[in-house]
Amino acid sequence: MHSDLVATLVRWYEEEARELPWRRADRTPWSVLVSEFMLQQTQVSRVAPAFEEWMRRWPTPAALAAEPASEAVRAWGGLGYPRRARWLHGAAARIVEEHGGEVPSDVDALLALPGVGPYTARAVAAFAFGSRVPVVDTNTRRVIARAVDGNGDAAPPSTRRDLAAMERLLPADTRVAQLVNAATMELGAVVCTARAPRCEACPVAVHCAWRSAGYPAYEGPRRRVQATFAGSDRQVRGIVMRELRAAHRPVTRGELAPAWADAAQLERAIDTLVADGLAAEGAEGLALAE
DNA sequence: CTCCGGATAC
DNA sequence: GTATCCGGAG
Repeated sequence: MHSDLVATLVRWYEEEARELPWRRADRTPWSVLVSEFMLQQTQVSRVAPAFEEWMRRWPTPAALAAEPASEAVRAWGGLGYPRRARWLHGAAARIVEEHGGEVPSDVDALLALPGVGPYTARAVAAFAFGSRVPVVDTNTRRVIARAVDGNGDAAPPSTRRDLAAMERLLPADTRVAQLVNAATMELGAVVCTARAPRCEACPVAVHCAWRSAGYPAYEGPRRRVQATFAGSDRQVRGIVMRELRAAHRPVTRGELAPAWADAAQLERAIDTLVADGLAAEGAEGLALAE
């Protein structure tokens, strides 16, 4: 159906793919899992250094599981969404307990791990184990919407529909299917970007349905926009977490007060961090939860 | 009562 | 991206 598009895309990927730490030949299922956790909602440039450091310190699930979760959260640094660090630690523990220390290759087994959802489970199955399963992230969605369907790309995501769409693009050959998944994401990340697509440099421009249709704008239900970060509870939580990581001793709420002017919002942020199991409050104050 | 798709919140 | 909540669907 779209064999020319797909073949061209794969050829481009094999020539032009970025050299990223988690794509090296020495990668393991564990390193793939770690990178995918870090890449959830976080840009490549920010993940790379943290990934290297993490793998140096915890080269296996067992190594991570042997340490308290608080160490994982501390090492997570400023990557954001720190609950991912706890999930990754929890996943490592489960891998040790239930899978003999080996990352499972089965999508369903992966889905059972904390912090592993539809995207990550399939990404690990495909990129770590070479399974022929569709992998769909936001980049894939955009590329398919444009190049295949000829639409602008403000449509709300639909996991069911997008997985089916990707499935249809995958060739029978397992190895090539893996490349198609990776290449589609890569194109969306570096060429077919959301705001300013570089169509003049696109390797599959001649096969692009969006281009041949004259780049029509998307008409239909608009996707909701993400809340601004500045001043948000998310920002305040991030500030509190930074303080707790830096302090290797319990910190009182009073000591945290200077970190944020709005006292009520600060209290709320602290409360939610405790509720989320990221921070723990004892008699001496707050600390990273173990 | 399980299975979505939508809406949030991080 | 993932988890969680929630109302409608089967």
